[in-house]
Amino acid sequence: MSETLTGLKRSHYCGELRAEHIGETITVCGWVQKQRDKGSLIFIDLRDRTGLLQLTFDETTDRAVFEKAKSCRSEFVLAAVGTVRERSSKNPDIPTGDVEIAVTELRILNKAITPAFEITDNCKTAEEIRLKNRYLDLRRPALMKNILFKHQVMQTVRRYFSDHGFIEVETPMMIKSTPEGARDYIIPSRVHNGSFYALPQSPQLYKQLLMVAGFDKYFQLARCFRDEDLRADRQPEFTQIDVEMSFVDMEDVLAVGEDFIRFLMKETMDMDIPTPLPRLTYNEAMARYGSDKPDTRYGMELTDLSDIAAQTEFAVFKGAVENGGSVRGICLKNAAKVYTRKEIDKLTDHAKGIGAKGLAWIRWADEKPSCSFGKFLAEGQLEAILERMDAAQGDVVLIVADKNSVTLPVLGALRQEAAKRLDIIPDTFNFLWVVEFPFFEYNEETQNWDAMHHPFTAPLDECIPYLDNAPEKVYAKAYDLVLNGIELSSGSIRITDPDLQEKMFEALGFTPEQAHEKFGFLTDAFQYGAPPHGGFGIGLDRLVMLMCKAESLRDVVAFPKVKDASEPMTNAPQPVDDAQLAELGIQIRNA
RNA sequence: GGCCCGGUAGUUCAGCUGGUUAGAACGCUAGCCUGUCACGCUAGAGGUCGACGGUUCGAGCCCGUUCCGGGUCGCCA
Repeated sequence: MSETLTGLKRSHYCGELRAEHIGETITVCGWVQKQRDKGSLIFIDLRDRTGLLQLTFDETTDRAVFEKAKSCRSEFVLAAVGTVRERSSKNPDIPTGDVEIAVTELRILNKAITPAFEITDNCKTAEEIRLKNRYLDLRRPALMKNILFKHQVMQTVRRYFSDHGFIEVETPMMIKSTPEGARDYIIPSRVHNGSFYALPQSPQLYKQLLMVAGFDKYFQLARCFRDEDLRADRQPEFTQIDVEMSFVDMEDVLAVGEDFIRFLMKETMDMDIPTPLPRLTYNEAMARYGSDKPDTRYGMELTDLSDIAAQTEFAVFKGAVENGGSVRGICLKNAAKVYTRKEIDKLTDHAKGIGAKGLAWIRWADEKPSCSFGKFLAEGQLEAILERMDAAQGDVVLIVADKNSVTLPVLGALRQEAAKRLDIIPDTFNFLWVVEFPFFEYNEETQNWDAMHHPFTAPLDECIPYLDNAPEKVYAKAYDLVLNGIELSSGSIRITDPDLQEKMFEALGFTPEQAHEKFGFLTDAFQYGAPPHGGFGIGLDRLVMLMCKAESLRDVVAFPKVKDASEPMTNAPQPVDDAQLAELGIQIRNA
């Protein structure tokens, strides 16, 4: 039978008691971490969100309290009243290790059955089992700490933007579906059978309308939803630090973004991030790192070998260059020991898995380098390549020859893979902006130019003349914030000129009717005086994940979804009653 | 959807070339113990080896199918 708390009131959290409290009578509440029964002396480690505290029970003081303590098991919920006293043998491993509580009154507020896994940080239990019992998993100090830290980040976000004149406005969760980009989650309408709301992929259009309305500076910790497959760094619902501001150009927005990052890192981690943040153009990022979200914590940059390769008799190299592609390589310093022939073969498979036709390599382990394409090389060509790659004995050089849309990303992926494997990535926070994104992206399937960003992103002023006839020459006023190889944020200056917007829709292959059907509410609004505006949305969960050095978003989201987008604790999603479906006018087609 | 890896006690794992009654650690239960804090000691309970089918005298182990989980690619304006 559970006891009540009546008459008791918590005076302290477990983790806050120190030597200075010695002599005080206090009341603490929490869960039993561990009960150690020594016969006529019992210790209980009591845990709450702040930490552990040792309770002691002595048979000679109060028999009834002692018997109660004897019956305590892991995860029982207790309230204990007692005196803080110095420990005779201290525990330097925990912050409260100098003191203990001599308990005079104990209440078992609730019992607990044995959990499927122990509530400790070094528990190796499969994540699936922990997620099914997430309320227990969250009791683990490491996870608890992440969620508490995220709270701190969220409060700092609110403080920063509010103090800088930004207004937090909630935008709707039930909106019109605009199925470009990611897939929408849709919600059926009961009142309008056959019609659907969508959950927002971002508050993009609403925040632009807030600019038209004159709010001038807006922010929101916005919940966003995307019905796409999950990854360790991708959840179907996530939170964005969403920001938009009026009467600004790109430099103004970047200045706010980086000042916010500087402030946040200082406040929450006491870390100094120098501003302005480094910038790379998209083309530079691709050429040097093979990625539009480069991890700049280490070197191993891509090197162009096209000119040398074109002179060899190696058909793969010559062909790639002749067809407008390139031959590029990365040099893995001191990697010859780790990357044996067998390991390089594995890398080759990996490269093939992500689109390369193969991988050429030079492994310089012994005095003479061994080269996968040596027989095609004339006198001096191997040396020329090694020199260009800045390779020395002990290194491994990986080379990909193909069109640039293969060469660059494949080497970028191999670079990241090898850096992890060789363990050369330092433990720092490298924030940077990637700017000057191409406006359009050629879609080989549809043979069309697609917008790389959303269709409201403004082109660079000097590129406007190319909109009609040279889409490949158009660059956007778009910018991504990148941290350690992960895209944290993307943002842009928006189009506010109705003529230009019309041109954009046209360039993207929308008829005026289609454009009006989909985005009319926005273009209509823009006819009533839209201020120039732009903004960004920073992925809060990803940012916190990196700040906590967590490996997965699941470690910073209280109740995350798993790979198949289900939620293991509640088993959502689930079928609903026929009656519910009937009301919504929905029939389920059986497969 | 493609590819890769995995599934044995509550948990984490071992299980040899296919061969007697499937083991260990932690956890759990009971008893003992006045300074433990990864407490210690003694005893005990606990298994549809993911499922189905096949090969075999014999399957945790081999084969096929399938289910579940993780990673990755596609996808994610």
